[in-house]
Order: sequence, then structure tokens, then C-alpha cells
Amino acid sequence: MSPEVKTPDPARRSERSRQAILRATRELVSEVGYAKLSIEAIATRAGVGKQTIYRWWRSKGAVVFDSFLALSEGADGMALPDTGDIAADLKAVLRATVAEFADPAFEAPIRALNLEIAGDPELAAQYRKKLAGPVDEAKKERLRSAQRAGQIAADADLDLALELLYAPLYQRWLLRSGPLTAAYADALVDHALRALRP
Amino acid sequence: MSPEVKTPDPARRSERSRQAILRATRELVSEVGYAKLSIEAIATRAGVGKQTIYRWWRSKGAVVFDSFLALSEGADGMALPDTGDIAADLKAVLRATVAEFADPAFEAPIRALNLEIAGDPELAAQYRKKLAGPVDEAKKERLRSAQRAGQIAADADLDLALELLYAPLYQRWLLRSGPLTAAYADALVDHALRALRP
Amino acid sequence: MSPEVKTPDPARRSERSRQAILRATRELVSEVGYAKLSIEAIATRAGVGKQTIYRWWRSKGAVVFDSFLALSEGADGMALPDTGDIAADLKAVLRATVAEFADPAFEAPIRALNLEIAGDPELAAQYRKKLAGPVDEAKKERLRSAQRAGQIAADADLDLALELLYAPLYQRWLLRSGPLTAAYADALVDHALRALRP
Amino acid sequence: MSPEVKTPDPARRSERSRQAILRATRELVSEVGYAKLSIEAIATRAGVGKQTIYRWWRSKGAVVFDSFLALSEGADGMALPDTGDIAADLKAVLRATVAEFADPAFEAPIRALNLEIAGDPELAAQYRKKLAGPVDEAKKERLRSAQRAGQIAADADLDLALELLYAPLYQRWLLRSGPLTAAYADALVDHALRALRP
DNA sequence: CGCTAAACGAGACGGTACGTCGGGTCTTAGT
DNA sequence: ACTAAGACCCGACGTACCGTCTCGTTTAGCG
Repeated sequence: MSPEVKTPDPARRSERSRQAILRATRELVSEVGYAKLSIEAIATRAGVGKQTIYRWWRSKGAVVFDSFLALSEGADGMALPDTGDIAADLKAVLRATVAEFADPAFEAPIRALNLEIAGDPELAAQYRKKLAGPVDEAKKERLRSAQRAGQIAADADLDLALELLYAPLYQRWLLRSGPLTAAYADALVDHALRALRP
Repeated sequence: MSPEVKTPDPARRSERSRQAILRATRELVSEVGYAKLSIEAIATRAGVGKQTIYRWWRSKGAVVFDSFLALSEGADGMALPDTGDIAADLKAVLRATVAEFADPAFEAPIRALNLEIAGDPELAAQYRKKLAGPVDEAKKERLRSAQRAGQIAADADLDLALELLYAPLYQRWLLRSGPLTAAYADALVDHALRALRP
Repeated sequence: MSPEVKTPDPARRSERSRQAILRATRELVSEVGYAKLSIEAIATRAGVGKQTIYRWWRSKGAVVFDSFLALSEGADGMALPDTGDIAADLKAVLRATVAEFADPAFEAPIRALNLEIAGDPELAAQYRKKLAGPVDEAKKERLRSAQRAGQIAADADLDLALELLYAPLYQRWLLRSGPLTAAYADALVDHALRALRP
Repeated sequence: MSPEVKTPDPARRSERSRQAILRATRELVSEVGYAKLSIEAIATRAGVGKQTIYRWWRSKGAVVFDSFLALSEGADGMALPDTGDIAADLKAVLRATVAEFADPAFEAPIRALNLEIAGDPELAAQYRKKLAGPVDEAKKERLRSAQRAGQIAADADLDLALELLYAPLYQRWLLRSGPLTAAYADALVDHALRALRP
């Protein structure tokens, strides 16, 4: 009668196994990289049956994604600094981003995550909702504050504004098409603000 | 002294096999996507032994990359239109790019190529040199013309200028984080040019 | 301490797969001969993954050997005829052996088995224990009966006796160094018995 | 019109290459065993193109066979000792054979040769003609001498006589079905001679 | 002595099979 | 009922050799 898709009962799910799987995934991504990551290895490392992974995640990417999601949980109240000087505040934030991208410990997993997202629309949607969304909202909040202070045009498209600020940085990093320096971060902010001036 | 890795002799290489492999790769990427592409399938489709692929390419990504490279060979003298109106010219170009990204026939292989490049620094270097480089140079040439016409600051950083124009578009497409429309292309050009004004 | 080689659990073994593999092996040895027999073909014919073969057998030879072993299982109570006339009884048996060797349907697989055994000491040991052993014991039993009847020296070395009877036959067959006829079988029995007379 | 099978001209054959191939084959059989011997390895070791091997030999077995043949060339005038005492003479010879079989340096190649012969009727014929034949003839000559001396029945079948003497030894060695000792050699001779007595 | 045709070394080629890895499914015990 | 364990079928991996097929390069006989 009904499609009868056997769905596992989340109530009975083992939290211990879930944590072990996410932890093992994070470790393995760091150790061997995303491309060489295997479900088999995750299961072994986590001391878990493969079926337990297949039961709760629909792909390797979903596990990797969740393993990142779990990290950023609780890190929510992420308002940006607001000293009243939008240029200075944005430069501080972008410099921090540049520094993060330069750290090899962050590099590998973040790259893995981005490749995963770029290749899977469904994960991309989840990514925007769960990870990028809240962060972007915090950034836009700071930009709105700048609008109220008359530093940015009142009718500016904030989505586009974020892209002007971050997309060049993102592209350079992803394709390794140029150096990521503090000076570059500053220049980006200067140009973007000029484009957004009232 | 030298690593002494036995390298095959390019002089003896079979051009027929090379072409068949690149062609088969292009077809298969379109048909099954990059993730499900296998060397085995390429070899079979091309009517070639697997060893012939392994002899000349160091990875699946390298084959895919070359298969794209082969397409764009000869398509060199790619100067951008120059009507004297930099805004109009750039809008035309970006609208065309948007249209390309919207075409599903282009989408899949280009995405495959980008994932490949993002994950392999060596391929990325080759990509910049062989594919992106010439195209970027043509774009910069148009910007220089605009500089001479006083439409863009004479001391503008052209690399950054290109990023302001293209990176937002690229990011939206890659992460599917927003709609790609002609209006968006126009808005990008307007903002970028405002940032680059003398 | 222990080598700690991960060993599969025989309790979980699929009897259905085991039978299919042995059956496919027997068929293929008959069809293409031992030299051209491949694990790949066995797996395909048996509808089984290659790994399932590699999990339970250490070599192609071991599979072939087991496929023969499986045939002769249950064929145990193989006492030789005992009419009281040792010469007549042995002649009957050797003539039957000659006939078997002459039958091309038996020829190929038995030759394959013998080559396998000759080349692999471990298989040879198993062969003696599981296949040759019981048969030889039955033959010796008949010889003991002849000893009791005074037709053979009471202190005769029965291992050597068997070799005198069978080794010439075996050698002629294996190296194709002469014709295998009923007359030859009779002559062998006559000579061997003369050598073993009390 | 004619079959037109391109046959190489033996006159132009490179003796240097032939020797190098036979030598390399002998070495490799000793080092890696017959089963793991490859034409590719022989060619490399001999510093010879693969085609040169395929031009002059029709199979791996043929090369191996020839490499043995080359060794025994010149070792022709191989008359057996004849002290007048056939039992003593045969025991000396069989003891020597036992010793040869026990020497691991002889073991591997001789076994390789025997497997090859057992599996290829054409090689077997060549073997009998070129290698076994002359040796057997020498042995028969000694037996004829014994016949003239009245130690062996005048009408004895000498082929069968040789088999009674050697086949048990051969079988024990090939199938590793029992110990090969001097005592065993003596026992064999005693039994065989009893069977052949006038 | 110089030509020429064959044998030669080298090694790329289309293939087959190897033995291994991992994917995703299914079964068996255990908690 | 969910889990750990792991056998199963399957597809692909990257490697080793197969036997064939060019490539220049010796080399040997003959003209």
C-alpha cells in the first residue's frame, strides 16, 4: 500500500556510535584527505559496523558534512565586531579569514567540505541553511549597521555586497590563483566599500 | 643523482590513441559525470589498453583536464569586444558567461574540471597556465584599454579587478548560492566599475 | 606473539558459493584446460565475487584440488576385489586404470591435478592425505591378504610394492613415453609379483 | 599460392643473443621458479628484444627446454659403468640419481622441466628424442651386457626393465611421496633384478 | 666495398588476468 | 530493535605480461 521505505527509528539511535563516527571522520579527513577517505576506514576507526553508517547517512559526503556541522554546533551567537568603523571592522574579519585559510590544519578539511558541497546540490542546500546561513546573517547585520550609519548605500543589495567582499578571497583560495595576504584583505575591503558607497 | 624514473618516449606515442582517449573522456564525463567516470570505461570506449592511459597520464583528473585542454586548442585569438563603452562591453561578456553556466551541457563538464582543479595543486597550476591565463590576459587587455580611456583608475590592480567582476559569479555558480541572471551580471559590472573608478 | 593474520570465520561461509565455485572449476578445467583456467573465469561462471575465492583458497591450484576432492567425497569404502588370486585381481585393477588414463574425459583434469601437485609441496601433502592415502591403503590391504595367502613375501615393503606396480604405469602416462595397453598392465603385474615372491 | 608463412633465416641468427637468452632463462628458473618465469624477464635479463625470443621459440616451455638441452650438449659418450656385477653397477647409478634429486640446486630446474614436458606433448616428444633417448639407450646397453652375462633374462623387455628401476624413484621424487635414500635405491635394484632374473 | 634485406634492441600497443580495495547489501549474534 | 562484525556480489583499481606491431640500428651476404 504505502511505499514502505524502511526508515530507522531515530529514537533508538546510538549517540555513542554517532559521535564516534563523526570523530573518526574528522580525524581521517585530516590524515588522508577527502579523496582517499573511505566508509570502510571510518567504520573501522570508529569501531562501528558499516551498516550503522549507511543507515543514518546517504553518502560519504553527508558524513563529512555532518562531521563539520557537529564542530560548529553551539558556536552560534557569532556577531561581528562593531566599532562604528565599518572599514576597520571588515578588514579585521577578512584578515582573520585569510589567516584561517593559510593554516594547513584548516586547509585540508575545509577544502574537502567545499569540494563536497560543490559536487552535491543537496548538501549545498544544507550547507547554506546550517552553516553559511547564520554566518552570512551575522555579516549582513554588521552591514545593516553600516547602512544606518550612512557608510553604505541604504538600498545596497547585501547578498551582492557579501559576494564582493568574500568571493574574490574564496576564489583565490580555492583555485590557488594568487597570494592571500593581509594587504589583499585590506584592498578587497577598500574596493568593496567604494562600490557600496551611498 | 637523478630519480631515474623510467619515462616513456613521447616520439613513439600513438596520436590515434591519444585522440581516442580524450574524445572518450569527454563523452563519458557528459554521460555519467565526473565522479562515476572510470579509467576502465575510458579505455574500453576508446578501444585502448588501460596501460596506455597510465603510461601518459598520472591520474584520472589529468586525463579529464587534457580532454578539456584539447577542446580549447586553436581557440586562441580571443580578444574581447571593444566598443569604447567598458560597462556595455563587460555586461555583454558577463551575460554570456551567465548563459554558459546555465546551459546544462556545459555545466557538468565545467564543474568536473573545477572540482578536479580545486583538489589538485599541480593541475591547478597547469590550468592557470594553459586555460585561465590566456583568457585572463585578454580580459585585462580590455581593462587596460578602459584605463587609457580614463574609465578605470590608471593604477588599478587588474588581477583584483578581474576578481571583483568574476569571483562573485563563479562562487554563486559553484556553490549554487543564488540565481544567475542577466540582471545580476549587470549589477556586478556596475559595482565593480564603481570600485575601480579613477 | 601470533602472526595475527586475519582469518575468515568458517562458520559464516556460504555453502552455496562454495559449491558453485567447485562446480564451475570442474567445468572450466574440462572446457579450457588447466593452463588457461583463470580465477576471473571461475568467479564469473560461479556468479561469485573474486574476493570470495581469494578469501577461502590460497591459489588457483588449491581450488582445482578442492574441486577434485569434492568429487571423491563419499566414494570411500573402496576395497579391491579379492578372489584369492592376487595376480588376476591386480591385473583387473591395473587394466581398469589403463582404461581410465586412455579416456580423454579423464585425461585432462587428472593431468591438471598432477601438475598442480607436482609443483606445490603443500598441495602434495594434502593430496597424499586426502586422496592417495585411502586408495593406497585399500591396495595395501589386498596385498596383505596375499601375504597371508603366501603369494607375496611376508616381509615385503608394501609401499615399494605399490610403486613397483603403479609407478611405471604412472610415468608412461605422465610423460607419454610409451603405449598403455592391457598387455602392458599384465606384464607389470607379472614382473612385480615375481619381485615380491616369498 | 603457398602458405607464405614468413620463416626466419637461421643463417642470420645471432648466436650471441641465443646464448644470452638460454643463460638468462637458466638463471631465472633457478631464481624465481618456473611458474613465475616470464618472457619479459628473460628478454630484459638477456638484453634482448622480446621479438627475438618469439621469433625462435614457440612458447616459454620451448625456451626452458632448450636452455636445458644446451647444458647437456657435448655430454654424450655417457656409457654406464660395467664391472660385470650388474647389481653393484645399477646401485651406484641409482644412488647417484638419488643424490642429484636431493640437491636443491638441481631440484628446481629439473622439476620445471618435468612439469613442462608433462603438460606439452610436443615438448615431450622432443625430450624423449634429445634428452631421455640417449640416456636410456646407454642404460639399455648395460642391461644387454647383463643379459649376455646371464644375469638378466635374455628375452626381458628392456623398456619395462628401465621403468621398473627408475619409475618408482621418479614418482617418489615428483610427488614427494616418500624419502629418497641410498637404501631405497638398493632395494629398488634388488627387486627389479629379481623380477628380471632368467 | 657498398647495398640491401633481415635480424636485432627497444618499447608502445590492445588485451587478459592478476590480487586488492572499497561500495553497498545482507545475515548472524549479541546486547 | 539496533548494533558490531563481517561475508557477500560487484566494479574498479593499478600492475604484470602476453603476443603483435612498429621503430631506428646493426650486421651479414651478394653483387
